[in-house]
Amino acid sequence: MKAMPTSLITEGKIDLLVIARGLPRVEVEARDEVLVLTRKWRVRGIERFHTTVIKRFVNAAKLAILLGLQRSEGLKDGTRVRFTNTDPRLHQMFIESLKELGINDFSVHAYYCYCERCGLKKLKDVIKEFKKLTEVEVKAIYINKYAHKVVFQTDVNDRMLAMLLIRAEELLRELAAKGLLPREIVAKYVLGSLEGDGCIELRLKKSMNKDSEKADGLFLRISERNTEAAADLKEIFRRYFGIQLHSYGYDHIGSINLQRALMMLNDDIIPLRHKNKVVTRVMLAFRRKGLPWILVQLAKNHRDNWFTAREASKVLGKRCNHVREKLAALEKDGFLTSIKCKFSPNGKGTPIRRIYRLTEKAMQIESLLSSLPPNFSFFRKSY
DNA sequence: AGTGATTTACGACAGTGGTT
DNA sequence: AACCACTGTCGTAAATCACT
Repeated sequence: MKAMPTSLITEGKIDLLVIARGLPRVEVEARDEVLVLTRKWRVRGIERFHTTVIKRFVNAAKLAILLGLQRSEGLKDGTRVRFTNTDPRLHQMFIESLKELGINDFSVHAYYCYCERCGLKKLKDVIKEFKKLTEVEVKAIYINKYAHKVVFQTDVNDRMLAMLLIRAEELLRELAAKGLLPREIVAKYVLGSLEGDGCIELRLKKSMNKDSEKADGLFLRISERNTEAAADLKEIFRRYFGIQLHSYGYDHIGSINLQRALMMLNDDIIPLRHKNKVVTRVMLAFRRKGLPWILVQLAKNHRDNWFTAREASKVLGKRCNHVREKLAALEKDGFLTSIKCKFSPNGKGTPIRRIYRLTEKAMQIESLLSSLPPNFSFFRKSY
């Protein structure tokens, strides 16, 4: 299914005028490159105002990430822009996306337990990392006895920007839920929201023999208490990624099968901190000669050439009739295409045979797999 | 998948300073 | 001293962990 073009996105850019125009009590002056937002209010009959200048045409993918982060970790009261998280890399994403809008004034605070067990080195190191990644100074550090990880808050003290982001997020989410946005943009939004409050759990079947541990499911969990947002997110996952989320209170959980996991890796929507779990899942399947292994074998031996079931059977080391079933399943899932053709070099057997070829999708997944580090021990759980 | 425990991140609140 | 916008600080609801 092809993504429908929308007036919101043109050549990968979003015109923020569309969003800014809808803001209550904000005057918008549209120029070629920038938008000048002015909000006026009265203090004892005297008019006062504040002005914010933002870029007008912004990269849709970067905005989508920003809005996903805003959805998950952003303050949503419309008084200012605030992002709270322990991971400096997320702040880096957040800050870089805001810079894309022409915002450069950030105010960052941190919280730390200062307990003896944690010591001061951890604080120093993380602050250093934060500065290195974001190029923003940390203004102050407060004591929070529970903050054994350093918690960072990035603020942009701008009401109008806060309102703009909230409005933009609603709009993007609603359009995505209706399937009106291109897949790659939605993927960025989803990445942003998963980075924040998505959680991926990998369950393994316990076994005596460590080498034969089996995957017992991969689950996606999003926590979202806003009913509308939760409904939209569920719809987005169903529509774009084929994942059915079930709600338990504010938690929305769905299982990710191997194929979906591969597609999600391919779409690059797995949050950084959960990527290794998904890769572990894929590697387990690889070791057990599941789909990833089969794709790699077929690609290694036939690349984008046509092959027969008999040839595949040699490569995969399985009986021909079993392979035929497997190939049919792969074709059904869009990893293979097949055609029937006349084919009787030596006059033996049926002259009409089915030949197969890996699809674009399969080749994409295969190159993804080969880009993963070959050293499997890297993917061992680290605890 | 369900549940209870832990702790983090969200949102509420308090403080500040400018203006009338 | 009342009002307002803006920003710093903190308590706890909710996000995540851990176990079955």
